[in-house]
Amino acid sequence: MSIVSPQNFEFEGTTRKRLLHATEYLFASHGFSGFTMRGVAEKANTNIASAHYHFGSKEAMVLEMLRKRIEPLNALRLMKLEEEKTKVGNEALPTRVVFSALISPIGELVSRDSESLIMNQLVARSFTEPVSFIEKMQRRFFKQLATIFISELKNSHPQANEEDIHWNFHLAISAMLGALAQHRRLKDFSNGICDDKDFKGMINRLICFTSSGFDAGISEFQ
Amino acid sequence: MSIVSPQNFEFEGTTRKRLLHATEYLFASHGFSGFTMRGVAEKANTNIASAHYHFGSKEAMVLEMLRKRIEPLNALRLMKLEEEKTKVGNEALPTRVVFSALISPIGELVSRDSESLIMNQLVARSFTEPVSFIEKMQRRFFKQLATIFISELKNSHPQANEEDIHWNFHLAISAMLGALAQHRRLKDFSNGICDDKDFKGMINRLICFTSSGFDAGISEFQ
DNA sequence: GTCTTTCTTAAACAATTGTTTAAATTAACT
DNA sequence: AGTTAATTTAAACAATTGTTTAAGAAAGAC
Repeated sequence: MSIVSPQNFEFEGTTRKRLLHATEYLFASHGFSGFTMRGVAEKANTNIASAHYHFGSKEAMVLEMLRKRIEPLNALRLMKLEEEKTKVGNEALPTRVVFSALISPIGELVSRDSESLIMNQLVARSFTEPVSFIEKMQRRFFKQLATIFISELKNSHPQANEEDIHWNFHLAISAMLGALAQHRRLKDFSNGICDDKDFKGMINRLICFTSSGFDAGISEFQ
Repeated sequence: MSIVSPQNFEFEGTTRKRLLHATEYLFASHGFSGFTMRGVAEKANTNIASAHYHFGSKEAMVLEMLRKRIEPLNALRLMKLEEEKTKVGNEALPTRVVFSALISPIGELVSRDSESLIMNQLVARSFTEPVSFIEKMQRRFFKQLATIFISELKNSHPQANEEDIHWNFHLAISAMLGALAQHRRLKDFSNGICDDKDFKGMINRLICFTSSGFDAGISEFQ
């Protein structure tokens, strides 16, 4: 169960679902301009024209696929955050709890549906895509979420200046996305010592790494 | 001076240099399959065929461009590390010093030659490229460097287990590359409060963030 | 049954891709 | 000067790209 494994099996379900499924895998491993409509159609066991029939264009197909994956993840993140906030009442949340609400839902969705493994590489990759509409779309999808989490971090660090908060949040997000997108490097550089398939471990380590790095960056520049 | 700004000016020097220069900008902002030989030729103010005359293929041209940028950076990193090691003699290096040797050369090359700004986004992007030869090439370029730095971190943390070292080194690299590649997000999410052009600041924050995150990850799992 | 809508398919479209050819130009050297 | 090598260029190459067309099949409604 690698995060992105070569898919030799056939996708199931309606043509539309098979197309979205195939889009997911190909986009995640090749990027927007690195995969072709013909490749998607072949993997989904259907025709090129049917992809255009169902989605209109390559762009629209990718956007729809991203939307379906990202929306539930962000909803879970916000739910987690609200849960933690009601737990502590008026108190501020510890940094670690905020980042846990942001990161742990990734692992939870994966244990519910192992196919969402691919999503992480997918989201991470789309953050490095240059295609302008994807950038815009990501701002639409993530900016609101980021604003909420950043304001929560401001609550947790009332004495910190805003610039530090934003900078270190940025570094934390970079670590998260980078770790998800480049998991293969772990195996390569560790000569097989580390198991890049250990998803739970990665999530826990990420939460520890980002919250500690964040706090250090805040206190250091005060 | 944005890390990747749209290039309206003309490149200078020999045709070969102009081509490499143009390749740099286009690869950094569009990725391997996202830019075209015609686009490179136009930006370099020459013909498509001359690009093939000088380099043979698109692949070879990108590889040559990467090599020219990465080799001096890695040399500077190793020099810095050796400097610090001779300073302390037989003592182990603090985590922060190790990461400083890894990260600060990026900033130093930029202040020497502002054009190497682009390189960071370039290296970061090539880490998410799926093209197989690029993956191989990066292993060739970075694996040796990584091994050296990892063994230095082992010296600094003799009681830590190897798995933790590798995992947290991986997360640190992810943060570094992600921050370099996705600097635009900082400006977007901070509503312009943070200056993504503040390169020195980014380097310093990165060193602090990664070394703190690394140490936390090591001690936590002991 | 017939009609209508939904879906699938093969074929073609125009545009673009990396690459090659062969002729023209420039530079270097004797 | 003349000869050779190095470089540039326009044009064409075959392959591939996203997209469209138009005909056909499948399914459901009446």
